[in-house]
Amino acid sequence: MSRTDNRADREVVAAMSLGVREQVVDSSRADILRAAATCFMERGYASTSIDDVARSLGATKGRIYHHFPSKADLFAEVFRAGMDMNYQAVEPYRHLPGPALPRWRKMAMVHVVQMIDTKPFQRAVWIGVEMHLRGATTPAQREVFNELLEYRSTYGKLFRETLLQGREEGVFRFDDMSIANQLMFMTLNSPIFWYSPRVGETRSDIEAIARQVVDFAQGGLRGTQENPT
Amino acid sequence: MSRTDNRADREVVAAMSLGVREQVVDSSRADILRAAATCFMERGYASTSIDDVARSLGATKGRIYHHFPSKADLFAEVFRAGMDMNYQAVEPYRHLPGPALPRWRKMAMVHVVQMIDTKPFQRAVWIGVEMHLRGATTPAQREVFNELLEYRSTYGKLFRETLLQGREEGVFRFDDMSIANQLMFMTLNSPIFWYSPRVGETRSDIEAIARQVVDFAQGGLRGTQENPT
DNA sequence: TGATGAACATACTACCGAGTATGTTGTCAA
DNA sequence: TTGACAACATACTCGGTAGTATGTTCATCA
Repeated sequence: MSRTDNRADREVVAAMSLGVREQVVDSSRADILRAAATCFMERGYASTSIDDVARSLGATKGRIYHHFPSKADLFAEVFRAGMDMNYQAVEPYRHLPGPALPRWRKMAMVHVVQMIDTKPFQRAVWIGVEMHLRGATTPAQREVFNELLEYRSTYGKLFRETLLQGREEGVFRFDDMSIANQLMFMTLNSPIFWYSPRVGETRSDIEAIARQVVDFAQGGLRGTQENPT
Repeated sequence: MSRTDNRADREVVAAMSLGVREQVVDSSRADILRAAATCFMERGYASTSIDDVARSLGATKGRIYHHFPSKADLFAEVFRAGMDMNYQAVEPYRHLPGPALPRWRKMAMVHVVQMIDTKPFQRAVWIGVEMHLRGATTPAQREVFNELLEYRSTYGKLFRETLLQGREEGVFRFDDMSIANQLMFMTLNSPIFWYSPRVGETRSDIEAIARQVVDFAQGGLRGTQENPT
């Protein structure tokens, strides 16, 4: 209930003039977060040592512990940063007026592109959710985690509403809303596992990949026309 | 290149009469594998200690190390057991004659039900694939892992052929075969993450869940009818 | 029936990694 | 210019864990 309170807000305005000193500090913090995200992605949470993160920065533990009180807190900040990116990416489109399908497609596209562009952070988010589901982390850190999971849950609701509207409009068909939601996010998130950049890859190449993912999800949400077997 | 050579074959015939002594031994081994799979599922590979596995059996390290030379080998055996289960489940249907769609649906259904029934082992397989992709494990264990990944690749080909046939027959439409394959397996495997048994759940309840997953995958493989946006 | 070995348990070592305590350097403000 | 503090680096502690070395028990077989 403190210390991490308004971190997100500060990051948002980080680019605004805050004096050179603060900018340097936040730049160093951001560097650590990026390095940590990459390490967590490559080795997982438990197998990533603080020394690993420091080494990938050409630094030592001292630098990390100067900015973050513990490994769990560092991880939590990476998690939060990843969620912030997602939220800011889809937020502009959540209130697009009109039918559900085009809005859903826009949100889904932005989401998938975000998975590709910020893969290390999104993998960390995934790891964090997995850890929470199996009840890792101490009771103390549990509190921080619960807030982050709530954050994620809120993000999920952005899609949930559009899913429901889409079902009413007949573009989506599914029995269990919960399962459909799981399957949809599983599909949209999957690039964090199998995507890796190709040499000479352009922006439209990435969008083509994202489009195929979104098409798959859309087809999945519509389900089979008639039910064989 | 020894000691684990014909383990799989032996497990297959484990139920046959091999003398009481051998049955007891393999039973103890199987108990360890089950316990290990559950532990790996609950805490991941790195965070699972041999003592954890032993404790969940009401035993000590001695028992584990008597049957498995190392933690990595124990994990590899869990991996192999999971893949064995999958292969034996879908193998009877891979050569079903006729059009691709019904065969694909049967294979997919069996696969999904298998994910639900043997979730701990399948999570271990997932963890193993993740570990391999980021290059964990020592060069020595790498050899064993490569064989297991080859095994998994072979399993994937069972579906690949049917996917191609389905595309030719017009029931599936996708640009990139590799991506379609990833998305399909991502969907079919996803219950290992979000499924958890409900009280009083019947066999047909599980099949209803599996059907919804297969429907989603089928719709995804067919893609959108016309491509909006 | 005594010896042998499988199937464990117990006790120990060696190392790694999170966290801490304490230096060191550069910068800014008075 | 000097003192204070931020931003690190260095050097340590200490708990946990993989792996090992050594008992112990019980069944089987010669």
